[in-house]
Order: sequence, then C-alpha cells, then structure tokens
Amino acid sequence: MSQKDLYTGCPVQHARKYISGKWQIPILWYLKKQPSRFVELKNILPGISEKVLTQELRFFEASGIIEKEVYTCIPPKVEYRLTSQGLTLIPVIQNIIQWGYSHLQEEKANRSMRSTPVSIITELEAINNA
Amino acid sequence: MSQKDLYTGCPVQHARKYISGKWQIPILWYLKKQPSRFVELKNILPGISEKVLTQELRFFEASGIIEKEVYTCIPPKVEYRLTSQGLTLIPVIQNIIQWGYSHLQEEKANRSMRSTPVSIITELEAINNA
DNA sequence: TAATTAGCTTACCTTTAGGTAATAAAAAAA
DNA sequence: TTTTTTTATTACCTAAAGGTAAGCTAATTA
Repeated sequence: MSQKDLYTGCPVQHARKYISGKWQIPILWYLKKQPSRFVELKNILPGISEKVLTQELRFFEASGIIEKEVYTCIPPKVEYRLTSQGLTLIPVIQNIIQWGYSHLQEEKANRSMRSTPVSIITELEAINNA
Repeated sequence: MSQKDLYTGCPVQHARKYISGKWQIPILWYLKKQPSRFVELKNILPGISEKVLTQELRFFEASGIIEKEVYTCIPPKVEYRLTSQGLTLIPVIQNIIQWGYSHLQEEKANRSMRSTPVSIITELEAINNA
C-alpha cells in the first residue's frame, strides 16, 4: 500500500496527495493554462522524468482530476486536460504559488537589506510611513 | 545539501518546503489555534515522532515562520508561536484543508475520520457553520 | 536512592520519491 | 531496410522522509 492510500480520512493528508509531489503543482498549473499532450508537458517542465510524468498523469486520471483523450493515429496523440474536479484545485494551487512568489521576494529584499546601513533603512522607513 | 535547500528560485518549490511535509500543515494549523509547547503539539498530533517534531520546529524557526520562547525552569518549558511571517501561511493552509475536507465529502467515502486530529475537524465544522 | 518531568539529540532502520536508462508498439518516411 | 515519432513501461539505483528506540540534562519528588 503506497503513501497515497494512507490517511484517506484526514483532509490534510488527502489534499497532500495531490499537491505534495515535486511535479504535481507544475503539471496541474500548466494544464490549467492549456490542455496539453505528453511531450508538451515534458518540454515545459525541464527536469521531469518520463517515469514521473506518466506516474502522476495516471494518478490524476484515476483520481478524476484530469482526463485523457486519445487520438488513434500514428504517431500517437494524447491530450490531457483538467476535469471540473481538477479545476477546483486551481485556486488552492494559485494561493500556494503566490505565497511562494511573494515570500521569495521578501527574502530577496531582506538579503539586500542586510548589507544596507541601518541609518538608510530607518530613513527609508520614515519615507514610507510619511 | 537537503531537498529543502534546492529550487530556491522557484515559487512552487519554495512554498513546497513549508507545506509538503507530512506534519508541517498540522503543526502550523495547531499553532494558529494557540501558541503551544512541545508536549502539547506531540499530544495533539497522534503519531508524530519527537524526532520529526523537533526537526520541523527547528526548520520553521530558522525560516522565521515560528518563534520560540524558552522559560528557564525545571522541568523546562518552551513555547512556540507563529510569527507574522508564519501567519501569512495560514490562509494558504486553510484553503488546502478545506479543499481536502470538501473533496472527501464529495467522494462520499464511507471511511471514518479517526485518523484526523479532532481539533482539525471541529475547527473546520466551525468554519463551515459560520 | 530512584523515579519523574520536558525537551530535546542521536544512531539505526524502513519506506517512499524520484532519477536513469533501456525497451516497446506501430506505421509512415527516408 | 532502417529511422523517426509519440507515448509509454520496466528494472535498477540513490536520496530523502519518516519511524523506533535509546539516552541526556537537571532539579524536584517519592
């Protein structure tokens, strides 16, 4: 039994199954932007392995988060898109990404402030509070 | 170099450092409810090991997400609370928990909630009934 | 004297996540 | 005939997460 089958009764652990994997948020975020095929996802997510991409797509599919359309042609064409279920995850994911983004900005600001003389900082703050 | 040091430039991977661990959300969620000491957290989160609890507290502390107050007495008393930085994570976490909760309901999973700390459930129900 | 308490730390182990690389199907194009 | 293309699957390996259990501090209490 995999980690993903555990804690099915706990909201936290349940949600974690869809967002705690390294590539889960990036995959869903890009599928929100546009329904995509396998290679497209692979190219847009530099560093992901085919194994993990397949794995997550299968998992999301089985969970009803995404759906798959297979065009019977050669070479094969497959398209993945979010389901309405999957769409409900987007605001959650967007919050996470926005938090990450602004927290990164803050860290950068703090780093550059560390080398700034205190007097300059207090002056800046005085200006901001005026 | 640990996983937590990697991808420092990516908003997703940056945010993931604070929410993808098994016990990270439960810890922060409870600290939002009330500043707590080590044993209290340990008791309210059945199944967490002291090792992981210490580990996450140290990490959150070093990241400026929580702060620690040590009362010099015997036996020792220590209190952990969210910083203002840490508070910014709460809406994100709340979204995650609420998604998990409602998605569980939707699935009509007739699985019990016994693995969920009671405090989380009662708080969610309070939020939903508000 | 020995046990108790809170808050850790450490060593060791198992499980899981994720990466690498080889292989396949299947038909069209070179 | 061989190569190319897309969407996979599989075996194998490393690294990271997390669990278990023992021990430590230092004063108070039984």
